[in-house]
Amino acid sequence: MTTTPARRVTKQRVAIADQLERSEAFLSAQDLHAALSRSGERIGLATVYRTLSAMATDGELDVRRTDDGEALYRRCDTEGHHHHMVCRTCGRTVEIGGPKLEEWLAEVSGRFGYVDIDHTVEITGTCPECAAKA
Amino acid sequence: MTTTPARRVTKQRVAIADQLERSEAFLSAQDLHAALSRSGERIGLATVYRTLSAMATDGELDVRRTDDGEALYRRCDTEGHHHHMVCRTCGRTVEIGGPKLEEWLAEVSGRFGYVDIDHTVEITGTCPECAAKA
DNA sequence: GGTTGACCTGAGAATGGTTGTCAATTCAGC
DNA sequence: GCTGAATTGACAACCATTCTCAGGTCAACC
Ligand SMILES: [Mn+2]
Ligand SMILES: [Mn+2]
Ligand SMILES: [Zn+2]
Ligand SMILES: [Zn+2]
Repeated sequence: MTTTPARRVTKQRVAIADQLERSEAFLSAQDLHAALSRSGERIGLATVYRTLSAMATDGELDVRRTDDGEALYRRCDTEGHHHHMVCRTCGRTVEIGGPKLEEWLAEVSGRFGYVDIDHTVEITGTCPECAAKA
Repeated sequence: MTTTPARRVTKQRVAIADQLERSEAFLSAQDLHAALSRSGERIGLATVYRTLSAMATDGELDVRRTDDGEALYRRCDTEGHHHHMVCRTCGRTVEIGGPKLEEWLAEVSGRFGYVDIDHTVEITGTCPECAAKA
C-alpha cells in the first residue's frame, strides 16, 4: 500500500499541459521551456523537467529519445499498448497498434525461448503533407 | 568520390575489438573502459568513445540506447537489416529478422500515406537460461 | 632500418541535457 | 483565514559524451 502523494493543480502545470495539448509533435523539455518563455510564462526549467517526467509516468505523455539521447514528449491520445509513426520533417505522429505485430513477437520470442517480453517500435517516415511539398 | 581516410591498426583498437569480441552483451563506453583498465590495458576514455563510434559507423557494431540515454555497443554478427532480442538480465542477444514484420510495416505506413519509412524494433525479455534460474 | 607525415592517442577542459538542493512560495483541506 | 505538505526556481552538481591540441605511432617508401 504505497501512499499516493497528493497532486496539485498549479499555474505552471496547467501552462505546460496546455502547451503540450496544442502541439502535434514531440517536444523536448528545452523546447517547451523556450516556447513558454516566448509566450510570457516564466517557469523554471527544473519544473518543466519534473512535470514532464511525472506526466510520462502517469501515462499522459509518450516519451521518445533522439539519436543523441535527448528526451522528447508528446501527449498520448491512445489508451493501452500502441506505437508511433513520426514524420521526420514536421513531427506529425500517428498512433499505431495491431495484432499482426504482436503475433510476430510471440512467434519470434517463442522460437528462442525468451519469456516476459517487452518491446518498443519506432517508425519514422515522411507524412503525406510533407511528401507533397518535396 | 570521398577519399576514404586510411585506417590504422593500433594497440588500442585491437584491445577494444577483442573485448567486444568476447562479450555477448551490450556494453557502454564506460563499461568497456573499466573492463580494459581492470585487465591492465591503459586506454584513454576518449579513444574508447572514438573507436566505438567509428566501428558503429562501419557497421561492425550495433548501438542501443538505455532508457536514460546511455549508448550501448555490441559486435554485430549479421549482415543487413535486422533487429535484436535482448535478455534484460544477462544481456544475451539474439539477432532477428523476418518478412512478417516488414509486411506489417508496409501495410501500416501505406494506410496513413507515410513514405520513406525507417524503423527500429527493440525486444527485451528473459532468456531461457535466466528464466530457468529464477 | 631510417625518414616522414598523416593518423592516432590521451589528459583535461568544455558541452549540454538532466537531476539534486533547499529556502521561499503556493495550493487545498480544515 | 490558517496551516502544512506539495511545489517552485535559481543554481549547483552530475555525468555521458565531445573537443582540443601537444606529443606519440603506424605504414608507406625509400
Ligand atoms: Mn501514444
Ligand atoms: Mn546485430
Ligand atoms: Zn510531416
Ligand atoms: Zn539472460
